[in-house]
Amino acid sequence: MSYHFNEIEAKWQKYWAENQTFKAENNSDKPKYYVLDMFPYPSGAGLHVGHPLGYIASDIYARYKRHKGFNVLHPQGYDSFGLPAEQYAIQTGQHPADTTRVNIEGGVDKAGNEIEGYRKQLDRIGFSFDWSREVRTSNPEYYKWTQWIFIQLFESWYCKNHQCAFPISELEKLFSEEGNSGVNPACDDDVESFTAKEWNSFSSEKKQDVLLKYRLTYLAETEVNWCPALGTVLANDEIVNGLSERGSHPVIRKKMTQWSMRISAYAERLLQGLETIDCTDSLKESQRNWIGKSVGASVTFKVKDSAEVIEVFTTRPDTIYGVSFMTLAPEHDLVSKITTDDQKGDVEAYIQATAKRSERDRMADVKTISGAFTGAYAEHPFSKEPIPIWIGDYVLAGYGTGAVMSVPCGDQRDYDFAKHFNIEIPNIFEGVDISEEAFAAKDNVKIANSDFLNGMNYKKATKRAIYELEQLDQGEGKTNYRLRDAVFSRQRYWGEPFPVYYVKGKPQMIEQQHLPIVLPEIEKYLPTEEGEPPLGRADVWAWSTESNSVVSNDKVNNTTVFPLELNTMPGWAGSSWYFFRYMEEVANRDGAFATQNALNYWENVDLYIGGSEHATGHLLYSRFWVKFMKDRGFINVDEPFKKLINQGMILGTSAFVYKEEGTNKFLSKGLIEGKQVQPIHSDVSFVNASDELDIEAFKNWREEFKEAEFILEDGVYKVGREVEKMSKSKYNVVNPDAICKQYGADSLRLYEMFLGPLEQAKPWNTAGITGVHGFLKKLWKLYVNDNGLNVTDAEPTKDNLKTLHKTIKKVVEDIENFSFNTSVSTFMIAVNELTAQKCTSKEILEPLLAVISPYAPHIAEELWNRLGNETSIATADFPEFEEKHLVESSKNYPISFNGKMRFTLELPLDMSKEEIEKAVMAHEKTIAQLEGRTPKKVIVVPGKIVNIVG
RNA sequence: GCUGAAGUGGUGGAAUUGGUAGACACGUUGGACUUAAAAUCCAAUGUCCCUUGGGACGUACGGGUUCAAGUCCCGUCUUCAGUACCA
Repeated sequence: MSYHFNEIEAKWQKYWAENQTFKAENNSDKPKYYVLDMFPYPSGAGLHVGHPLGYIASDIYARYKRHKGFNVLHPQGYDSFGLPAEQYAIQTGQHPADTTRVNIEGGVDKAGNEIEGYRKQLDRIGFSFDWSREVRTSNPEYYKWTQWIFIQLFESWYCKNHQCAFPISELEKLFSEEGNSGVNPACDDDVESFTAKEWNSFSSEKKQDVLLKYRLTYLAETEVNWCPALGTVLANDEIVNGLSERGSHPVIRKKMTQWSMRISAYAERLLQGLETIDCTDSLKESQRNWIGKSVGASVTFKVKDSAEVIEVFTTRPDTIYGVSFMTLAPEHDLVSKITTDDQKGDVEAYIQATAKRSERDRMADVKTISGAFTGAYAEHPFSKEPIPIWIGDYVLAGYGTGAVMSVPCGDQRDYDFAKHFNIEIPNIFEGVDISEEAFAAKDNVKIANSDFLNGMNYKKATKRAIYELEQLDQGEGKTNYRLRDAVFSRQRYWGEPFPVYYVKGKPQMIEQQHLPIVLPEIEKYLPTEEGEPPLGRADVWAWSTESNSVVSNDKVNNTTVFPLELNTMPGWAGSSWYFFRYMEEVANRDGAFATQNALNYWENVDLYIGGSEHATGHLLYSRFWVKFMKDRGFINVDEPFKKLINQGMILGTSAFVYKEEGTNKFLSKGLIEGKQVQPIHSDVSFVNASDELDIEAFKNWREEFKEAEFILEDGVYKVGREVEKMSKSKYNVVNPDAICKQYGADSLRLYEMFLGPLEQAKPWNTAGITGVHGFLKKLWKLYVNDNGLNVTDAEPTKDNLKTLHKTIKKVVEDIENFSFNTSVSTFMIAVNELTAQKCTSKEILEPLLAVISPYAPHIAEELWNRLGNETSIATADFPEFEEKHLVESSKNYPISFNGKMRFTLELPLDMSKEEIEKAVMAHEKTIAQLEGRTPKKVIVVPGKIVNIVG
C-alpha cells in the first residue's frame, strides 16, 4: 500500500474540522500558550508559496506546544479593510465588501473571475487554527470596538507626571479647581494658560476647543500631501518625484484638518518597553530609530527690535558660542512676521519655490543648498551679539521647533550652508582644523573662544551651558523625540467610519451603546466634485440625537440632526488590537471587545510571527494602543507581544529564455556567449529540475512564440536562472495549491521549513521538493509495506533507541530555537537509520510519529490511527528524551597533526588522558605521520580530539 | 551616510561553549530493475595533483590570537534589508 497523500490529507482535514480538534478553551487546567500570525490582507491574487512560510512555522510551534500539554490559542482572521479592495471597487464598480468576501470565501466575482479564496487555500495546508474565533476587521461587529477604542482615546488625556492616561473628566475637574498651571499633560504646543476662574467662565464651545488640545486623539491642522486630481491625501511613499505614483498627477503640500493620535505622549514608554520584548536587535533598532530620542536643550533667542522669540532645540548646547546664524524652516510661523521689507521679495520667492517640492523631494535632494536671508537678527543669549536669521529648507518644519541655531564649525549641514552663503564660521574647538569640514565629534576636544565654557569638555560644557541658560530664563534641558503624532484620517471609503458628528464644527462622540456606526452605501467610491472624501456621496449620513441613529442628510438642522464625519480610519486601526478579540469566544463577544476573564487568562501573545515590513508601523501602533488600554484599565498587560519573529521573504527563481536579436531564434543558455540576446521571462512551470525547457508548453504559452525556433545544446534547451522577488510579472509565482495537489501539504510544509533558517530570505525552487517528498514516502514505507501495516511488538534494539532519542533531543532543541530547517534533516536521518536497521518496533515507531507530527501532521495522524490509536495525535504526549540511550562507551577520536586531521581512532571513553596519549603514540599511523620526529607537545581533550604538535 | 543582518561546494543549506568543514537535500555522473519511461534502489560527487597508500589547497579578502579558527580579535571588500538634511 503506497502513500496516498491526497486522500490522507483530505481525510484528516475533515476530521480536524468536524471534531474541532484545535479549539482553544478559555477555562483549562493546562498552562496557556498564545501563538499568533500577522493576519493577512485578503487580496484577489490569492496566496503564493511565500505567504504560508510564517504560518507553517507558527503552526509547528503551536502543535508542539499542544503535544507538550499546553492549552494553545492559535487563531486566524483577516485584515480586511484597505486600499486594494477600494481601488478594485473604483475600477469594477463592485462593492469592496463583496470582493473582500469572495477573496476570503471563494466564488466568482462580478467580473467573472473565479477565485479560490484564502480560507480554502489555508485549509489545504493543514493549519491547526481555531477558526471558531476568526475576526475580520471590516465586519461591523468587529469595528464597533475599533470605534469604541477611538472614543476612549478621545475621552482621555496623558499626564506626564504619572506617565499614564486618565479620563478627560478628571482633567476638566482639575481645570475647574486650579486652572492648567499645575498640570503636566501631553498636549498641543499652542495651549494658553488659564486659571480655574477663567476656565469656569469659558463657554461650552471654548471648553471643547481647549480640551481638544489635550485629548489623546484630536483634530488638528496637519500638513499633508494633497493630490487634487485624485482628490485625496497621499502618503510619502505614494509620491514619486513630486507626482502621484498612480497617474502622475501633481501633488501639493496643503494644510488639512485631520484626526491625529497623540502617540508622541508614549514615546519614552514605547522606547523603554522594548527591553521586555524578545526579538532581534535589528527590530528593536528600527523601533528606536522611529522613536528617535535625542537629549539636548531648548534655547530661546530674542529677535532684535521685536517682541518675538525663536525657540530652538539643540543636542549641542555646549557649542552655543559657535552660533553664527539661525535657520528657520520656510513654513515657520515667524518668517512672515520678522522678514524686513528689503528681503520680502527674496523670502517669498523662496517659500514659493520650496512649497512646490514635496517633503520627500527635499529629503532626496540633499546636495542642493538653498535658502534666503530674512533681514532680521536674533540676539545671542550670552554675548548679545546680533545673529542673522535665515530660512532654509534643510530645516524641517515638522521636527523639533522648526528652527535651529546654526553652528557651522560643529555641524556639517550648517557648515555647508555657511560656505554657500559666505557666512562666517567661528571656530570654538581647541586645536581643531575646520578649514575643510565641520568637526561633529563630541569626544576628545575642548571648547575654546566660548567665555565661561573655555577649556571644558562636551559633557561639562553642556551641563554648564544649560545651567547658565536657565539663569537667564532662556533655555532648559530637553529631550526630543522624532516620533510624530500619527495622522488618523483617510479620505477613503473602505475603512472604519468615525463615531463622530459635528455640532457647530465641534466633534462629538456618539455614545457607545449606539455603536457600531456602519459604513454607508455610496454609488461611486471616489471623492466628491467638491473634494470631499467618498463618504460625502452618502445620502444617509447624518446623526440624529433624538433617535440616536444615522439618518438622511436632508434632515440636517444642526439642532437635533448633525453631519457625520466624512473621513475613515487608516488601515492600522483595526490591526492595533485584534489580538485581544481572538481571546474571546464568539458567543461572548457582544458585550465587550473581550471579557475580563478572557483577557486575564490569555494575557498577551506569547509568540508572534510575521513579515518584517510591519516591524515599525504596526508594531509601534499596536504597542501604543495596548499601553493606552492598560492605562485606562481595560487590559492588564503593558506589551502585546512577548516574543516576535520576522520570517524572511521567499524569493522566486525566475527562468529566462534567450532570443537572438533580430531573429526568431531562441538560444539555449550555453550558446549565448558573445551573441546579442534578449532575455525573456519564461513561466517557471515550463522548466524541470534540470533547467530544461518544455518547448511545446512554451510555444503554446503565447501567440508570439508559436513559430519560434529553438537552438538546443546536447538535445535540450537550457534556461537561465535568476533569483528575484516572487511576482506575477516575472512569471515565477508558485501557487501552494499546485504543490499540495502534486506532492501534498505535508511535503509543502516540510519543504518550506527545509529551505533554510526561518528569518532568512531564501529562493524557492520547486525542483528541490522531491527530496522531502521522497522522505515522506520512506517514512510511510517504514510503517506500511505491500501487505499492510508492518509494525510489531518487537523489542527495540539499542540502535533503534539511540536513533529515536537522538532525534527527540535534536528536534526539541530545534523547535525551541525556531531552527525548523535542521529538524527536517534530523527526521531524514532518523528514517534513513531506522530503515537501515529494519526497525519495526512499535515502541520506536509510535513515539516517532509524535515528534514528526508538528511538521507533517497528516501522515503522522494517519499512521498514528493505523497503529490503533482512536484519538487524534494532536494532543498526544511528546516523547521524553532519555539520556541513557545516547551514552557511548567509546569515541572515534580524530587524530590531528599540527591541527590537521589525519585519521581517526576508536578508543574507550573511560580512558585517561595518559592512556589515550599512549595509545595514539603507539599507533602505526602516528609513527608514519611523524616520520621519526619527536612531537613537541601532545594535546589530548578526552571525548573530543587529539592534536600532536611538532 | 547611518543602523542591522549576512558572505561556506554547481544549488539550498549543516557544523553545541573554538575541537573530524561541507550533515541533510537538490543537481550531476555511473550502475541495477524495465521492451521503454516513470518510480525505486545502489555507488561516486569541494577544487587540484597523483598509479594505489596518499598529498596540497580550501568557509569573501588581508592580518592576528591559539596546540587548534567557518567560529574569537583588528582592518578591508561585497550583498541584502531598514532608515535618512532629526539640529
